[in-house]
Amino acid sequence: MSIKIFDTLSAKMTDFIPLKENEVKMYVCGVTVYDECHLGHARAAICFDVIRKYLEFKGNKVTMIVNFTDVDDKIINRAKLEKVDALEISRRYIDKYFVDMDALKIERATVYPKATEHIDHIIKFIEALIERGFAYVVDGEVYFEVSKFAEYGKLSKRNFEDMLAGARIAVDERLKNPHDFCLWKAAKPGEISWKSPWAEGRPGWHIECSAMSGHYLGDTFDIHGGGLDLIFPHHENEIAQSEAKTGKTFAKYWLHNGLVNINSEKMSKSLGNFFTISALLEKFSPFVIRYFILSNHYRSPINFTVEKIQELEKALGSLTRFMKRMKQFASGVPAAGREGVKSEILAEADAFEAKFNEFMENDFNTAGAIGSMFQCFSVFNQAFAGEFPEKAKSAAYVYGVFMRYAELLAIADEDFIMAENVQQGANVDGLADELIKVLIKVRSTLKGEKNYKMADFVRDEIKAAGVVLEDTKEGTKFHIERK
RNA sequence: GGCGGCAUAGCCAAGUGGCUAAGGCAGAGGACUGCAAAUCCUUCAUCCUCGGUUCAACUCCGAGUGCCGCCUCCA
Repeated sequence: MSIKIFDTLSAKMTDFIPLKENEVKMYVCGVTVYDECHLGHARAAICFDVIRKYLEFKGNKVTMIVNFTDVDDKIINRAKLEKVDALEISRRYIDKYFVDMDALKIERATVYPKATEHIDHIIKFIEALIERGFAYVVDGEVYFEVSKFAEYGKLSKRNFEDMLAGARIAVDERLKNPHDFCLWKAAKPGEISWKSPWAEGRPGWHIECSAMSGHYLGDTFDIHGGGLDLIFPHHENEIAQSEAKTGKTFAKYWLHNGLVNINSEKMSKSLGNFFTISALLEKFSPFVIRYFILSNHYRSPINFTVEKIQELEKALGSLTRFMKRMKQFASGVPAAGREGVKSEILAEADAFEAKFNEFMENDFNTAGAIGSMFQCFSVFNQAFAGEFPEKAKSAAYVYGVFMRYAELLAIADEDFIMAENVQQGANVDGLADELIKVLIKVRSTLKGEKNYKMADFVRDEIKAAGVVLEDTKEGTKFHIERK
């Protein structure tokens, strides 16, 4: 079965056919490293991480390039503010980027190129554009002449002639067209800069992605991705630059993930309503964060609220508990092949896999795919209710199948599944732990004496303090309730 | 003003021209329990409005209403 994807450029659902069979080259816009990454960056990273993993799962060799824009106005401003070197700022946030993304179980891209390490390529690229008549020099700066590229606006579906009035664009009198954009920017005194055939300066935003994608993936590659907000102007300009230079199609498919809202408001720094990844990781498991992101279709807007993610935390818990149960039923039987697995269970597992893949093949519908996991585990819960000869092998098989997909989406791993208390975010220090155990002992004694009134009193009182008791076959357990 | 998107149960969220409209949370009932909790089982919608196309639409088209995004830096 082939994969269908929604391509922003054609605005249609299309069959995904890579340029070279079983090989996929993709470029995803990373971040401008002037600050910590937030939930929006996490969403883009998670979405494309899953897309990449699924393409690999389907037997493709994937080359994935994720760039760092490590020189630009915001970085320079931040450097001025802190009175440090611009590259120190970008280095700091690149390091932080990897800390955050590793924590979120993002598989590393093939290469993470940096703009500052490709200045030569960028300059050559700009020279080629000037030679071909697509760019012009003004006061040592270079601009791309939008009107020379006939297809300008094809990605964002804009008609720039009608928009020429451009009420909200501050018109720079030096430009031939208000929409012309900067390829090379002259440095002000003291700013980080590189030598060039024009003024000393730095690349404009957009050009680094054209130069680096071409360098690593060639003139034409399969997938170009990024957030919806990059369609205009960033990706529009990338197309203009690259196609003007090469005369070839830039990227075959354009994929864009939807944005994140917080409490139904756009997440933005000016509103102050953004969550950094590290702040979220303090309260939630990375698996829960991924589950939250993946439980919406990647192109839809997604609204973040604490209540919602807590709800999903519970839901994910029931999935992991199911998997834990399977693991326990398997009781050490290695997940061998299909042999010795009860036929009805095998059929059910096959049906699940087919459904899961059907969703994923349809524009990476992770929400539907996850839904199929839940639908299916309920069926398995019933199938495994009684005892039957093939139980252990069957459970091992089912566990293996679920684990394959849980790992594909990275919404759980074995440690997470087998953990005692799936609920996290509240650690109990040694003394509190001991005291709770004393209270449990007291209550057990009371229960032994059938003094249920006092036993319940103990339970209710410590529950009020946030400690919830559960009587199980293995004795009384407790967990801490999140406040 | 220009362009684009969305509107499915109390909430969140998939989906399809015609089979029972996934799944989660909450709610209800049941099993289990000394009682709980946890767990398991069962149950809970006709798809914003009005037209049109069609043998058949929630799904396609048009209009309307309501949200939202982009058009300036942004994943």
